[in-house]
Amino acid sequence: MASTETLDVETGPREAIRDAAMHLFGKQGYTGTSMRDIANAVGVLPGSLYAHIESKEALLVDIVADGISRFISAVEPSAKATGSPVDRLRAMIVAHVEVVADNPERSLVVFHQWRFLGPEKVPTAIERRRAYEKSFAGVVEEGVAAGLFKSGMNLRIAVLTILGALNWTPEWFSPDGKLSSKEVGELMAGTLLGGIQV
Amino acid sequence: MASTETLDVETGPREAIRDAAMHLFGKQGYTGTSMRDIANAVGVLPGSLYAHIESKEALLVDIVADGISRFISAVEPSAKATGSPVDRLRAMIVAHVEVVADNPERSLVVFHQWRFLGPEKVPTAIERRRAYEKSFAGVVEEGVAAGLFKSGMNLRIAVLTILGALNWTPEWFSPDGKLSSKEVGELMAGTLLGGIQV
DNA sequence: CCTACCGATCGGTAGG
DNA sequence: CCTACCGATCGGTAGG
Repeated sequence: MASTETLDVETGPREAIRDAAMHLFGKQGYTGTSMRDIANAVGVLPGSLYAHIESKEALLVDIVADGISRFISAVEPSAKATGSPVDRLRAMIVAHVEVVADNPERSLVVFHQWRFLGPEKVPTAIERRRAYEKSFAGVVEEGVAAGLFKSGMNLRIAVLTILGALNWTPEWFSPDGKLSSKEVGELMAGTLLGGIQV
Repeated sequence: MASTETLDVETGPREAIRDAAMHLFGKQGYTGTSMRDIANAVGVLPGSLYAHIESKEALLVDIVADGISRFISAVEPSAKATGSPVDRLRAMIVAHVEVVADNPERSLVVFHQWRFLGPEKVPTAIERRRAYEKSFAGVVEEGVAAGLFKSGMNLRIAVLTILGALNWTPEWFSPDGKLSSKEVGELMAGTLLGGIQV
C-alpha cells in the first residue's frame, strides 16, 4: 500500500498542485492567484512548488490544453458520426454540458483565463477553440442542407448563440442541483433546437 | 472654449481614468491591471491618479454599477410594457445586444470582474443581476401563460440559456463587423425564440 | 500633477 | 520539502 488515507484520490504532488491551481484560477483568476495561494492550498511552502512544476504559466498551459482536449474528445464522436444532424447536435450539446458539469471551475479557466497564456501559446488555444466551433458549425450546416434546420438563418450567429449559451453554463451549473448534467443538456438542446415559442 | 483639441470627448480627468480602467479591466482583468497601467494609458504618473479617484476598487465599483444600470435601463421599458410577450422578449434581446455592442469591454467587466468587488459590494451586484434575470423570466412566464411559449419547458433553464447566449456576445461581437448590433440582436432573438429546427 | 517614497507582496531561486 | 532570500512590482501616501 502506498497510502493508508481513506480519500487518496491524488496520484502525485504534481496533480495535487494542478488541481489546487485549477480551483483557484477558476475562482480568483490567473492574475488574482499567487503561488503562495496555491502552496497554501496544497499544504507546502511556496518555494517547494518548484520541485514539481516549472512555473505558474506552465500550470495554466497544462490546465487550458487539457481542458480544451476534454471538450473536443467529448463532442468529436457525434460531430463525425453519420446519423441525423438533429440527434448529433443534441448529443454534442449534452456532451458539452457534461464536461462543464464534471468541473465547472476548470471550464471557467478554459473559457476566461487563456488570455494569460504566453503570447506564443495564445494562437494555438484560439485555433483549437475555432476548430471546436467549426465542428458545431459543420453539423448545423449539414442540418440546413438536409432541410432539417432553417435555411434562412445566419449560420454564424446561430452557432455563436448556441455556443454562447453552452459556454455560460459554468457560471450557474451546480452539481448539487436537482437536475443532472444530462438533463440540463437535454433541456438546453430542446430550447436551442426548437426555440421557446409554441 | 475649454479646449482646442479636435477629439475632445472627455469631460474631465476622472472620466478619462474611468475609461482607461474600463478598457484595461476588460482586456487584462481587474487583478491583471496595475494602477501604473492605468496611469500610463491616461498619460500621468501613478501617484497622480489619487487626486481624482479614491482607490482601484472604487474604479471597479463605478464601472460595474454603471454597467449594470445600463442593461437594466435598456431592457426595463420592454419588460414592463403590456404588449405581446413575443415582441417584448425580442425587444429585450435586441436592447441587451445593443448595450453590449456599445462597449464590449465594459460588458466584460460587468460580467466577469464583479467578483473582485469588496465583500460588502458583491451581494448588491448579485442582487441587481438577479433582478435583471427576473425581468426576463417574468416575460417568458407571461408568454407561457398566454399560450405563446411552450408550457412543457423548464423555465429556469430556458432563461439561463437565453441569458447565457446574450452574456457571451461581448466575447465575439465586433463593431467593425458587417452586422449592426440591432441585426445581431434580431438574429439571436430569432434563434432563441424560434429555434433552429424547421 | 510630480517627486520621492512606504511596507507588502509578487514569481522564482540557491543550497541544503 | 524547508530555510532564507532575490529583485521587481504592487496599491497607495506625504509634501509640494
